[in-house]
Amino acid sequence: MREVAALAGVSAATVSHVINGTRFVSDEVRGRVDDAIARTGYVSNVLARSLRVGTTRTIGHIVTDIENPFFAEVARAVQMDALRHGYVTMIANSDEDPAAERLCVETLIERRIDGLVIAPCGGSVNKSCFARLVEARIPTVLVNRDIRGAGMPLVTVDYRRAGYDATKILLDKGYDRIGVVAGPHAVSSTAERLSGYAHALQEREVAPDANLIFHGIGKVEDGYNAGKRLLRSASRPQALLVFNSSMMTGLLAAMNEVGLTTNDVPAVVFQGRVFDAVLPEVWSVRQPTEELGRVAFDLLLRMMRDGWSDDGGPVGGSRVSAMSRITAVRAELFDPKVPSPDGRSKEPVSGGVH
Amino acid sequence: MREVAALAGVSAATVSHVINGTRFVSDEVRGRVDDAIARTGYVSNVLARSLRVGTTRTIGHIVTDIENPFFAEVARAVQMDALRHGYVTMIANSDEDPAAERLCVETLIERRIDGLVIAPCGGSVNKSCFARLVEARIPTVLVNRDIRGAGMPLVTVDYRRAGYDATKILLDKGYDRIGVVAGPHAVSSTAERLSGYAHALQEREVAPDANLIFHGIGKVEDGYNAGKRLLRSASRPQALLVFNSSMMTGLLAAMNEVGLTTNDVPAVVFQGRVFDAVLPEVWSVRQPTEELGRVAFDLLLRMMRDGWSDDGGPVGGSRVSAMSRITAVRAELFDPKVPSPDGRSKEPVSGGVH
DNA sequence: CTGTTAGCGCGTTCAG
DNA sequence: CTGAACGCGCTAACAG
Repeated sequence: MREVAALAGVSAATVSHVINGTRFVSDEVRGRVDDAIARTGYVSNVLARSLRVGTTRTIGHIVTDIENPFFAEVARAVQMDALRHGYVTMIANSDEDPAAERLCVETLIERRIDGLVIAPCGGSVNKSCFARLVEARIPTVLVNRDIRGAGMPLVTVDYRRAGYDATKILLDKGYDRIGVVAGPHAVSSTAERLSGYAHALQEREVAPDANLIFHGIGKVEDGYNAGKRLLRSASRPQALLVFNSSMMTGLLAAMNEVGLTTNDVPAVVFQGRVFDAVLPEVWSVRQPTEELGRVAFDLLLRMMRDGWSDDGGPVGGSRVSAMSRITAVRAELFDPKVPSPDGRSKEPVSGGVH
Repeated sequence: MREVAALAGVSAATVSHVINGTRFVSDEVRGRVDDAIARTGYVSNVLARSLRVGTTRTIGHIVTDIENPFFAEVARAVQMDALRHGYVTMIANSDEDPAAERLCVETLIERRIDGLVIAPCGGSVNKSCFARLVEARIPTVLVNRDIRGAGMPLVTVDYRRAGYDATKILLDKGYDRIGVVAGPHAVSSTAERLSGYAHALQEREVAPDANLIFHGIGKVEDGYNAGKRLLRSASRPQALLVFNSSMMTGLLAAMNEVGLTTNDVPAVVFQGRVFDAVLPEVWSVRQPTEELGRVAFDLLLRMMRDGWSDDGGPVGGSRVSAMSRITAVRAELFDPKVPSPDGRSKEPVSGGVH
């Protein structure tokens, strides 16, 4: 910067003002400065600026598994939207492990992020670490999973309704014994989908059966194990609800082994777009990941701009005073029976282990 | 920091040395400092440190599509390995768009990254932007795709061999007319796989047919369009080589529409683990993504540590003098005919549109 | 063994 | 309309 200033025959202050447009500079001087910048290939030091200004224009984004297409899509949306607004995103993986999550949060706080979008891992193990976030006054929004008592805004899918609707699809087709390949107990999205499932059963006066529910952490092996357990039993389910596509993959491998197809055991898969176009009697529920990410970032942006009230959510004048802590988006159903280029129909359902 | 120093009754310098272990501090003083740090909740300002030290312990990672499982897996490996070594990763999406790629690179340079791992987008459009990287002396390693004349080290899969082996699987089963659902012309991994394909055909004295090759950019729609074009023609291929799993999904939708299954048209899919366990007559070639990411970061780490020679690759004493610019890893074949929990066999092939 | 000083590169008063 | 001086928080060189 000094170099540029010298070359343009002005002071460093003027260079700064030219760059930031922060006060009037005569056209002639501005010209000389711009020229010098171009000639020097000067790029202003963001570190020094951040140090001075106290803001990094960097946000953090912690997910439990970037390899999960669901989170990959959310991450992509967050990242793109952030970039459009001049923010850079640091994506980190917690791997569904509280210790790793803590490390991620610490690291990001240390890096002085301006805000955080996080899909927390199950349980409320990491209370202290979330406490540090509020203590450091770092605006934070939760995506997809709630944390009881964290007092942070949440952007999510209406999973209870999604679970309800998905179950009803199968009930309407005449299946009563519906098995579930679910995610971890402690994760709110799992709990809510199960609650919707239970509600749908109850409406039809179908007695719930705990043996029909399998909990995994969402990996391929979990689906395989679920298949081995659920399909082998004497009274095997007539149909299945599968909470993500990785587990569906494992499930299909298990079905292969015992000589079953989805004609024998129809299924509804959350975020299972890969399957619904290809396999008979398979439907999928799509969560609008792009919207989830975008909404989350926009909320964060408002919090970063307008400040942050401790009861969660952006503080503000009357304009946003009625905002609830939870923003939920709806999901859609893909029906393979009406094939189209991407194998989906327009028939909407609501919301979709993530 | 001053606060901590005051509380402990020492100077700022001592606090710094306690934190960094950069010179001997008496146990008593160290105790007082640690105590003050704990009491204050002080977290040292990485920005100021970076400004002083000239290094950010941050690396960039640019991929063409984070939603592509292949890149997600590579990114994860890079990120995890980097974290283990105290580096934070900024992941950015170029979206297969040279302009976006340029923006990513500029942004990351501005952020003063210490190094970069990049899967460049096709073509050599962005020469100038890569020039800026060498100009700024930012160690860079390419993953998965080469750039002619960039003089940067490349970590990749042996795609030529992978293409050759994948083709031979089908030839050995007696199929001569093999269609290809490929990636963009300009991408080296596509070109190399096609070269392996051509080589395998030539060995069997099968005449190549340009009408059998379809180029897409790797999306679901591309696979669908490929299916419409290749399968509808009078002389349709007996079998298919599909360059990634998204295109396979689209292809299957197209097959569905025309009433074909993979029994009619067998296929080998690159990185198609989702399919091989589930569909008959489908094999997949897996690229070792985790290894790719790890090897790339390790190489980058050496470059950041030991300096960087202009002919590409880390400079060094005799120890690494014989290192070639290209590091290639081998891929494996998954055979669904020997099902196991994750539906793979041990039969290896070598290395998948990315 | 520890304290003092100077400067990394910027943005921002305050004088002119 | 522009320049000089200060400080953001930290580390490295030097002094004791």
